[in-house]
Amino acid sequence: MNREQLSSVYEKLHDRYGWQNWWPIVVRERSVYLDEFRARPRTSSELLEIAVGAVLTQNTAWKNVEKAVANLKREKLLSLPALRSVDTGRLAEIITPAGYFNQKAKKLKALVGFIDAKMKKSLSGLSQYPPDEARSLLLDIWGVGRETADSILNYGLGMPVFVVDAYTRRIFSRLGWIDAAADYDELRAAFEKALPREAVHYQEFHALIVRHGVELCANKPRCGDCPLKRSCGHEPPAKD
DNA sequence: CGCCAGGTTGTTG
DNA sequence: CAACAACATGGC
Repeated sequence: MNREQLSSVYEKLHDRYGWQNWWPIVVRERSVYLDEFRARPRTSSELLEIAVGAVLTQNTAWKNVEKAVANLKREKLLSLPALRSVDTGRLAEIITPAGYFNQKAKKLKALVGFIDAKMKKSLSGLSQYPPDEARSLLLDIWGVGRETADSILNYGLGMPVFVVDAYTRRIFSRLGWIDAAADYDELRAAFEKALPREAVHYQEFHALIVRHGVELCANKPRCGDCPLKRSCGHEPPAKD
C-alpha cells in the first residue's frame, strides 16, 4: 500500500462524496497563506463534546449518539462541572439511546476523573504533549481504547493521527492491500506513512472511509456503483 | 423481523 | 496472546 495508491483512493472518495466535515463543531477556515482548509483549534467545551461523542459512538450508530448528545445538552450535562456532579445512574438514563448506557456512563465518569486528576481544567492540556505521549495518557483511561483515543487526538486536538476502524479494515482488505486481522497500530502506521502528515487530511479520509463503508462497501457491498471498483480485487456479490 | 452500528473490557484456554 | 463473551438501543 503505497502513497500513490492511497492518495488515489482518497481523491476518488472525495470526488464522490465531497467534504465530510465530521463532527459538526469541527470548524474549518480558509488559510490566508495556503490554498487549503485547516482546522482551527477547538475550545475546551468543543473538545469535551468530541471526547464524549467518541466514547458514545463505540460500536454504535451515529444517529443514536446524536440523540444521546442532544439529551445531554437539553439536560445541561455536557460540561465538565455537570458531568462531574451528575449521578452515574442518571447519566446512564440520559444517554440511553446510545446503547451500552451503563458501561458508557462509567466511561464518561472515568474520562472526567482523568481530566480532573491529570489535566486540571480541560483536555486541551493534552496539546502540550507530543501525539504519542498524549495517546498513552488517554489509553490509561478506563473505557478509552485505541480508536477512541485517536479520534480525540485527530478530531479534537488536530493531531496527525490516523484513526483506524472496522470500515478501514473491510474496505482496504477488499481492495487487497491489507490483512483485515492486522494489528491496529500496524495499520495506523501504514496509513500515516502513506499519507501527507496533515491532520485535516486524516480527518477527511477517515470520514470518507466511514461514508463509503456505510453507503457502498457495506457488509453486503454494492460494487456496481463503486468509485474504487477498477482497483478493487474484491469479488462483487452475484446479485448487485 | 434480523442484522448491525464511527469498540472496549474482562475472562478463559 | 488469541478467541470469545458481555455490554444495549434504534434504524433500516
